[in-house]
Amino acid sequence: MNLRDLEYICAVAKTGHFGQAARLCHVSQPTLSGQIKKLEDYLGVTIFERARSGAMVTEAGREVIALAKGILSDANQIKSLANSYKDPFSGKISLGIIPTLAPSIIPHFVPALSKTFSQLSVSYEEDQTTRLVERLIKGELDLALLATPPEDDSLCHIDLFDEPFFLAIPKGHELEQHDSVNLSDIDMSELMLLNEGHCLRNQVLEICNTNTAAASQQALNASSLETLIRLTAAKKAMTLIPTLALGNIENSGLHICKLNDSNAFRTVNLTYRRSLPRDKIIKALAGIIVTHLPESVIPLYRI
Amino acid sequence: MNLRDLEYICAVAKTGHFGQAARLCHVSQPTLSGQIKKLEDYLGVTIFERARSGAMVTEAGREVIALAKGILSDANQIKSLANSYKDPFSGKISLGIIPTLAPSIIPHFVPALSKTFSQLSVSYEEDQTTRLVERLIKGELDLALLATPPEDDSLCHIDLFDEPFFLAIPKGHELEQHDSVNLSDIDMSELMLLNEGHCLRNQVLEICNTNTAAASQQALNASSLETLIRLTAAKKAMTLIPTLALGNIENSGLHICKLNDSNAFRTVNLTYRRSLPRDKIIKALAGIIVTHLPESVIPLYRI
DNA sequence: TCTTTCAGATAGACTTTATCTATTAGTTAG
DNA sequence: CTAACTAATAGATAAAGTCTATCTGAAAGA
Repeated sequence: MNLRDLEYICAVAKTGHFGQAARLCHVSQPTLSGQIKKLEDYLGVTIFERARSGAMVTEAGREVIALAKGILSDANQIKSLANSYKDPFSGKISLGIIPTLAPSIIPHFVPALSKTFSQLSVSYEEDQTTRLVERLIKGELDLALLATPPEDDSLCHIDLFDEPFFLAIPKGHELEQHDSVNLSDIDMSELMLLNEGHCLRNQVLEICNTNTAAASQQALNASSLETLIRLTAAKKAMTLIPTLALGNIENSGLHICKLNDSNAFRTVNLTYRRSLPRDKIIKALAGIIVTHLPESVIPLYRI
Repeated sequence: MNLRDLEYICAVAKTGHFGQAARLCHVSQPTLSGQIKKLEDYLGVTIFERARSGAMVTEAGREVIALAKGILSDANQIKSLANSYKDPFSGKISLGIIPTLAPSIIPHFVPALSKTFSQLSVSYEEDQTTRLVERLIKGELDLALLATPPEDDSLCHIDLFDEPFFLAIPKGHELEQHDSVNLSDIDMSELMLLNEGHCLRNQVLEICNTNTAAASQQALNASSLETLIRLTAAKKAMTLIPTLALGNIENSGLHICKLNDSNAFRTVNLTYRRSLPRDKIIKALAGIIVTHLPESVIPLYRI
């Protein structure tokens, strides 16, 4: 059985005439007759009663044709469905973002993204790097904004921008006088960190060239950047804040210091499965993100 | 697009693996890969994301496969539907019967027919010969029990049985004394007829070798055999009754006389389109009818 | 680092199927 | 009885689908 054969029998049912049906299907009459005969042999039933006045649909044929029409309609739906997906900037795509970046980066690029690709439905998932990577590999996610280059070979990434860290200190702290602060000036025991699992924690530890042991042993681990800021202010401690999150500092009672260290930044990238067949959308998304960021970050991706 | 291609993509969706899917479809892996690639090219969308770990269904692929499953299920339904029709004694068939025969013949063969072919759904249509013939030709009916051989070349018939006519006369009529009556003994002006359109009317006129003018000029035309009998009794007239309808005479106040004429019968046949592709069922039906008739008719069809 | 293994893609030969033109058979209409 | 029409048949041709063998590229093991 074949979709074309179903078209043939529907055409004959419509015209009641093998020759006209053949013209309708753009084939010769023997072709159509032969194929219908073959279909009838395959099914073991006579679909048309051939008479001089034309073809009449048999009882069995009536039911076969009713089903055939449904099948052809569904087949057309597949084609038109595919057409709607042909536009690479349509359909659904899922984007994971790490928690220390999500709230601060979303306002910048999401309005532009929605506007540019109105046919694209993006779902956003906030989770920690390891979980996002797992879900990317599984295929549960298509893309992710991470601050650590993925190690899995099935994944690849585009570096989007460098995001410098700033030092947040309690207002009135002696370091407040400095234009910029050296890392060596910081008392590691006063440093607040996010709890384990956040890549920001490891990045900060690395930048400060220290380890958890040397850093605050107090129960000062915060589970979100927002909490970290509040906790830091309350405890009169200090912490490192990525550029895009600086907006959260206002009215927190913390003062922002520039860091006098060329390594005090993290690189945000767009990670995706190497096999993801939507390279156009990946590049377009990278472009939209970097062109809608404030000048305080250092763009790495050129359109 | 092709039903086989849809099977291929459904198999890959199920196994997540081109090779396994190929085994499932009993084809080689290159065949399956190639056909899927062609389908993807035709549709213009990527259905599977090929990765080392296997094949993942894309967003577009998800919807395509959902439709494909429906199509394949419908296609299977066509096949099983056809299988149920392969039994020539299943499905639907329509049988027209002339009004002067329908009520008297139906009780004889219908119970046996239903019992023998329980999978066959027969619809019965009572109408006059000309209408039945029209509907046979149009394909609205499949078969008909007629008492006149069809003249249309697209129709053919099987003679089933000869049905003798009897004379019905008022009780106490002088002819009641006779064992059998000669046609010449009948006063044509006393003869009651069915109204125009009934073949029985013409048959009676022919047997009696007369015409409407010679027969009763009174408004004595009845529209059904039952009415004819009641009217004949009430008017103290007489009429010819076909054998199978004799049961209606009881309690009507009429007396039945045998006719002493070798031409006083009508031949009942099974008429159908020459092109009707159900010869087995036609012969079976003819056989069932003749074997379930009373001995008072003369069977013509031998199984 | 090199080999092995695995999944899928590619190439070329081969087979099957579909299609065409030309013709035939059988009806219907004039 | 012929002309016109419809569907079936025959044989050649074109277009698929399929196979085996091979290749590529990535991942796992030694």
